[in-house]
Amino acid sequence: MSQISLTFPDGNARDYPAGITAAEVAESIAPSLAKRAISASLDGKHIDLAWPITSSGTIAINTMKDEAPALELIRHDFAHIMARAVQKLWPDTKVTIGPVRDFGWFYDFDRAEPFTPEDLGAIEAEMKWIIAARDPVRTEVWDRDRAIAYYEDQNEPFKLELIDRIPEGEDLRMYWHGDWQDLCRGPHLQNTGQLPADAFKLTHLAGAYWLGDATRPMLQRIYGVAFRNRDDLKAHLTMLEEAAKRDHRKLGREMDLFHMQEEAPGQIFWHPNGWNIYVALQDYMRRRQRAGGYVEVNTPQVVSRKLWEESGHWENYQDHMFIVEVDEEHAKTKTVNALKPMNCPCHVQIFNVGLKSYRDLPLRMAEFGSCNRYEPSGALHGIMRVRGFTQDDAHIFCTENQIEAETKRFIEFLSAIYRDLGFDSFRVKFATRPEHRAGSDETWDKAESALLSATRAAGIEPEINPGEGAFYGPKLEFVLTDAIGRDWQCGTHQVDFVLPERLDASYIGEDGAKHRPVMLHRATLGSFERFIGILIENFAGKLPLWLAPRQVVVASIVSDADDYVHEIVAQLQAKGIRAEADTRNEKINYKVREHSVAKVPVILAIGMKEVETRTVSMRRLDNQGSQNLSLEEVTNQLASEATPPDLR
RNA sequence: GCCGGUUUAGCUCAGCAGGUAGAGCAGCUGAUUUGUAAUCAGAAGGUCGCGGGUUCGAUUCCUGCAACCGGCACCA
Repeated sequence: MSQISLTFPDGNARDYPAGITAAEVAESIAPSLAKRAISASLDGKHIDLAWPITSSGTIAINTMKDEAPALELIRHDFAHIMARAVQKLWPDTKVTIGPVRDFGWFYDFDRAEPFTPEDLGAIEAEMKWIIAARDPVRTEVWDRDRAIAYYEDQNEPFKLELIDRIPEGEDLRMYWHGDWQDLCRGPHLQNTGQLPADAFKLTHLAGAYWLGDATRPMLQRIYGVAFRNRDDLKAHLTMLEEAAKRDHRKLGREMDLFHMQEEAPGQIFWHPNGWNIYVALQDYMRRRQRAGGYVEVNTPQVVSRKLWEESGHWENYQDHMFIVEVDEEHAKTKTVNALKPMNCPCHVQIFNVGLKSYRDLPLRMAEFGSCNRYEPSGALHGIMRVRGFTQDDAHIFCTENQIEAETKRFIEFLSAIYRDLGFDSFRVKFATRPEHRAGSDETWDKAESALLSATRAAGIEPEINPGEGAFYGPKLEFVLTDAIGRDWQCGTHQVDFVLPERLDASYIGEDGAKHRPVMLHRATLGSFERFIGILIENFAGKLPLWLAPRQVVVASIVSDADDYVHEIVAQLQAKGIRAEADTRNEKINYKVREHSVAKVPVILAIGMKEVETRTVSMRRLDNQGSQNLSLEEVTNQLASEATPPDLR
């Protein structure tokens, strides 16, 4: 048998016969290591201790101390033993797939009877028995026919379909946890007793389409989380509890920002407090856009179906548009309109009025555009995914060779704004051509390569999001996460060669001939609604002073201080600060607590001492203790702090 | 839209197996003038999400719908 050479993390290399397993390699180093070994990394690839190694490379033996491989194995083995437990309890259940994910795993099952939340306890108990049994894990490579025959015999149709999707010639690897078997890439641990019985929890049930395809059957998914030890699990559960306190829906109620109700699902009733945030943010964006070379426009809400047919949106999104039909008494035909679901076709209408010259380009046309989309009921989520929203939208009409500079310019524009709003880092995804699209392949080639190279020119290497582009062009997605780690697309930047063609936009070039402009669709915040939701969660409601809905409460300690309280409020308001008086007949402790719970950043407590010395006692949110300052000082300090970042 | 769950006072939640509902906080009234995260007392507050059915009787059981929550699918 031929020899291979394996290099260890310390740089030493040793020769072994080809086909040796990682377990044997560990044994050759030290029996104690072999005992603790759980898997190995071969040239960076995570491999099972039981797999034969056939070629030279660098190898590291993993133990439970190596967090990443340990967690991957633990979670993956948990997925298997959960499936085993489920089939033990309900033998008619069909298994499908069960990948590792986030802090745990999920496994999708097909079963006529739905699982109930109570079932989770029974499954957990069964899993603990499997762990206690310390059943060995073993693995074999099977040929396709044998695997197919096996699953036909077991009546596991989903596994058969999976095999069908594995390319010919690729190994089919089988794993057994005790006598329970699954088709699986591996790697895995060596026995079920290695799993920490006190460090896992089945968290929730959900429906999920087979293969993520809405035309395929809906399966039942069970999610679990697992860690290396009980403390890590507890820390994770505590983290989730803390995150739930930052939920914008909860804070929206507690801070009296907005509400939603059954009569207008997916639409927001902004209360005075919430609207303060909205307006502060919009004022800021308006100034930023002016400084950034945009012109602002405004376009109609109710627009004839004709325009949406021309743009292609009718064909693609009709079912998701609010249709407005008007029966005019004397009209022969009923007119069909749609509430504007997006602004681009309207902006092209403005562009198309009069002749445009190459000298007008790039023309950056911005609108705080109110849009309405009939989103599927299941998609709605607080103020993050709604049916009525306002985009900070703009379309840049430019030439092909301006794409790169404009893209770079926008990325810088967005980065500066995100930094001001507390997001120093964010994810950027590059979404490529979808299956269902407008425009030729050549156009798409051009648009994708222009956008990608411009992004790289701005110093960003985006994650690729294949097939997720808009129907008219590829897009960059700027993604932020909410309190519990869900991703939300906020900013976007899209290259579009299709709409200018469809809506016949043109400009006169240097050569005196008509040319098609390119359209760049871009939004910085995305929508005010979603972005405010993200802001609330990221700051846990404690927004920076310039965005805080209620900035200062001036609270009296005794009613003899009321006059001075009102004087302070007036002086702060004169400086543009959102200040209010609290002269209710309550103890100062009560007032401090109430306004702290409401996340008011600054409380000024006023008693007779302050009245006599013309000072104020300033208390910051989450800061016990207070500071005694002159009225002048406090006014100036707060006024400067409440100045939006772009005006400082 | 799909799967599962939930819906009781302004908010957070009780309400065992069908006999027209309770608490805390908030709000209201009164007392209290108070020094940095809840002062005391009193009165009041609900067509139990909406519609249909079963029943002598439904908040409770069945059913349809709606909204919301967790996922999936969707996201111009």
